[in-house]
Amino acid sequence: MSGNPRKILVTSALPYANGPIHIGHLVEYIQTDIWVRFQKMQGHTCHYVCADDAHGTPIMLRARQEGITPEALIERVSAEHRADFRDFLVDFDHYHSTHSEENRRLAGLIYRRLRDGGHIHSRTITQAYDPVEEMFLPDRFIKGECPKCGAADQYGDNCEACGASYSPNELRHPRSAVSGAEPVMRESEHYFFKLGDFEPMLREWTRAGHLQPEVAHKLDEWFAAGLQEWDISRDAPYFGFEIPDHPGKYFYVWLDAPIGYMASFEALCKRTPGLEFDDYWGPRSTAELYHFIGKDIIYFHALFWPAMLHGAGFRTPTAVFAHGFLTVDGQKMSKSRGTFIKARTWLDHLDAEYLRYYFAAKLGPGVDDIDLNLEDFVARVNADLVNKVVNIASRCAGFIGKRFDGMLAPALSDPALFVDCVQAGESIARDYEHREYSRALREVMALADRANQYIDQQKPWVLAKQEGREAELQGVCSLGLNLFRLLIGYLRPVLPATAARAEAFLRIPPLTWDDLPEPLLDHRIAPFEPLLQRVDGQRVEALLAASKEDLASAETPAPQGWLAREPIAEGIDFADFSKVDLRVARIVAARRVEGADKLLRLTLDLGGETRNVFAGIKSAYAPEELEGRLTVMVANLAPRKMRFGVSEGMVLACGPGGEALYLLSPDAGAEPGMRIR
RNA sequence: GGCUACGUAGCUCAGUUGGUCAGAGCGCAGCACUCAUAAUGCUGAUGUCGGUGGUUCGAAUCCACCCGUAGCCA
Repeated sequence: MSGNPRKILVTSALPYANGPIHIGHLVEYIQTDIWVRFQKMQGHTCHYVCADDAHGTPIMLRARQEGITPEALIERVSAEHRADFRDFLVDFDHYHSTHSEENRRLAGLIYRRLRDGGHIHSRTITQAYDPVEEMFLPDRFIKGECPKCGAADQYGDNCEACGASYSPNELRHPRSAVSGAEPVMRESEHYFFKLGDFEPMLREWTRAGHLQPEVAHKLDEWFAAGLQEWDISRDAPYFGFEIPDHPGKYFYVWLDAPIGYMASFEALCKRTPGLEFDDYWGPRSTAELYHFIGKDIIYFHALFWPAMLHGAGFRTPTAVFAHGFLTVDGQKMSKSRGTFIKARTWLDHLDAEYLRYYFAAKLGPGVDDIDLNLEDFVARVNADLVNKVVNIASRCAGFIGKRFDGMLAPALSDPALFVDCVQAGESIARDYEHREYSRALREVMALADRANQYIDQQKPWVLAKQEGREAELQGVCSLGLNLFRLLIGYLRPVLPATAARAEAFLRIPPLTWDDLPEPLLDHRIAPFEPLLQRVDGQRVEALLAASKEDLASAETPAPQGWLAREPIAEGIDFADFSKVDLRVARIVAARRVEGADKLLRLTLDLGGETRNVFAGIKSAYAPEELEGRLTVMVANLAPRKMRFGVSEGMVLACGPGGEALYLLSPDAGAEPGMRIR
């Protein structure tokens, strides 16, 4: 029995809106969804909210790369995410976006309250800046050689070759991953959240049973190191919310991401009569609040988040539940092995419930990683679900249908066995509550074994051949089906679709935990139809193959960088090309032009003929550094009259402009006047 | 590199506070059954519990170091 109904709000971490959901993400959503479905089955009031995490530099850059607005990008990705979750039976009560009015308001409100409480201060920091893109660069967007091992093409925070971690300014030959330009260091004023103000509160909170023990240990280490202030601002250009009192400064994506939990719930309140935001988030809330997260984001949820909430006058979470990561066949998910499996690719080949069951069979309350062992997966799902559980219904239903017109017996033929299995529900419920899913499912499978043993002992197929034993036959099979009903009830949080099919077969309304002790007697059931197909190992092979194909299609060079900004022009034939007469030219003189911001006047020697050319390269070159060098010009361009004189040709350069302009040069040996072809 | 975890039969995992804790499921071998999506039941074999030391009457269980794996280092 479930006692007094609880009021519970549950969240999963917000997926980032720049890519698809993959099976690694699904560990968390499936874990959370099972817990929520269990709570609802217990009769509690439980709301499950989530949202897309839609802000930040990567989204801004990705949108630009695709040539669309960030809003269009996050809209598209959100639709994909929702479809993936729906088809994996992850049943959010509301799915929102951090790029929403609710979130803008709440982020501003929390910021102002923290600021007014004296918990925000500003100071100037020095940060890498991309002079071409005119933007500050996050560490991940600076690449260069590792200062420890010299490996090329490493990110600004750590080296994937040797594992060293360092700061971006230690990187050798640093380059912006956005433009390729060399970053320069530039100052900017940033805003900081003074986490240290909350140390006493956090020390108490983290030790008050809100966290798993191993997580609390980890926090002790962070306390020992001292709590540092947290940089919560970013400079324009940035896709996010502008800080209310500081134009041109934006909230760092990690500030408004967890506030997205509140925003999503507020949106749910707006469309749910009687549901009050403050009942769940107000400082005197008696509701329970749980966050399911991955172990990589513990820092944000166990320190920043409770401190922010507390400092802004909201309640703190009841608990934060961290889980581990997913490996496939014992290794990190790998695109080349085909184990980087997207949610959609899985659904194209296999049933969502197979994965829900397998994850549940492996999940415990701790932060250990779990492994999807594909061979084990096939064996486990088939053995447990088809051979054990569904088999019980399958082997009993035939007799009930054919011999008794679908009617179940009026009494239980072995009440003690039934009661045993009902009582096992208590510890199964306890296990679900404590996120001991693997333990719960072991218990359920042990009950399934007992049901199959019972049927074997009673031998209904023998009774069926004997005159006058019809009542016994009906009793045995009816008990078998009642045990099956219990098992389906216990599995319902994990397998909602199979449970729905089983409920249709038994002709009963959706099972609740409180329904379970009451057996189904004198009741007519529907004809049996297969409730769940076995997993076919070949489908798994096909899934892996398709995941490799995903990679291939992802690698076909989607236009990036410069090509995305300016696609290659329409094709021309050689005759067209031949019309352009390109010649090597020596810059014999370069002069600034009075009254022109961008122009230099170049005198070009073509080896016997000189030309006067105006070039818009003043922002990138000083005249004296040009004199004497060779370059390339269009020699047969029609002369053009300009304000400052006639330009008799054009020199060739590339780059977006400003300081980023690059004049072409021929290799050594070229002489003025040579034609380029 | 520092820290937090993890490392138990071929595979996936249980083993609350040190003393029937060397286990379960799958797989494997044999037997039985044939109602059931070739499903089920019974019996059996398999492990110096990552390695090396140590504490203890006694350690998978505690301590130290080492090896391997994952994550974090804001």
